Amino acid sequence: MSTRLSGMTAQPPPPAVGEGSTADDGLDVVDGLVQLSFHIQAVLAQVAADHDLSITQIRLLGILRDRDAEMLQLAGHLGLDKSSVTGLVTRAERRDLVRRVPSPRDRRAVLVTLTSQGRRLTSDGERRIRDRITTLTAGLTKTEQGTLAALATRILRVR
Amino acid sequence: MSTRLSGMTAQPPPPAVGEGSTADDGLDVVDGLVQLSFHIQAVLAQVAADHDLSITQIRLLGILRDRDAEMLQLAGHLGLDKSSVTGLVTRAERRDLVRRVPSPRDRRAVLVTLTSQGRRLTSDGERRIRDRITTLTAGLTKTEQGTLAALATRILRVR
DNA sequence: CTAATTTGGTTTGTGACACCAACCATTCCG
DNA sequence: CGGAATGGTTGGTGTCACAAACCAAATTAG
Repeated sequence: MSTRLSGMTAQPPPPAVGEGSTADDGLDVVDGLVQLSFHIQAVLAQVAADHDLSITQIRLLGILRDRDAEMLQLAGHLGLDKSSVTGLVTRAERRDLVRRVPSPRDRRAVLVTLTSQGRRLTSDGERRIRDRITTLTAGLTKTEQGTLAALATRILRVR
Repeated sequence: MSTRLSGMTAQPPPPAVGEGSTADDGLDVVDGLVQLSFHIQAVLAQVAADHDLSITQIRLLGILRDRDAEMLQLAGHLGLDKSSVTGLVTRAERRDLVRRVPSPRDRRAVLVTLTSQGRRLTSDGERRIRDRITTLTAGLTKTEQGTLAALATRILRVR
């Protein structure tokens, strides 16, 4: 989890693994992926913090961009306990970013929907993240960016 | 950001950004990197949880593999407030994974050093992470893995 | 040499966030 | 219709992040 991470602006955190054994030349693929992952997380945390949000809250709002969702769906997508989602949604609701509405499907259930303020913040957040990561990859050629995207897609499909 | 994340075993969490707008073909490079980052984080969280640790604790121990460190050095490497590092080290000390020893350089300072138990756990953790990520990239050829490592290195250098 | 300032680390307070167990209202099943 | 399962909340607990304040030690300025 992540809570709001100030003070992580200029230097992304080094990864837990490989820190002491990182070659000062290129990294092997495992170290490279781990360090890259933390770097991307630091970008996400920075953008989240700029909006007074955590990474998990940004993810919650991102899920709700295209569709309303019930609590258990959110729990599944986020990989969290349902009680954690109760807390997340309550805090987002308090910020007027989401609203709980009764589900027509089941009187026990609620649908979580973005408010217009939540929609604006989510759009802005996604744009900033996209900008930051585009800047990160600007040193690569378009072909290299395409290769990276293709390799990432291949890895993600093996799951 | 991270506490101990049980219940995130089979399915890594989808990323906050791009979830609703992911093409069902390949991803663009931004979405690919974000989703890959969360996937790697989920692997790290899983291995950490298997050792009853958080990702941050795994990173702490990883930093200490090659050298002892003072609290402020750890704070710098981890990108955390010094009081957060006090808590992390206290909890790790309670587990007998690390020890605080007086610094010869400055009577105010302490050096944090791995215990033998901490060293064993850190070795095991790193091996498991390496195995899991190697499995993740097994669908790529050696050439593709090298390309991915090179691209990751290039991105990380631009910072 | 002394006083003032800075620093290393801890403590306290606060809020977020994660999980587990228990609960209640509702739905489903036999 | 009764029992079991489910959706979401609540309470409890522990981790984790930061800010502010504190104390002892080191450094700096005069």
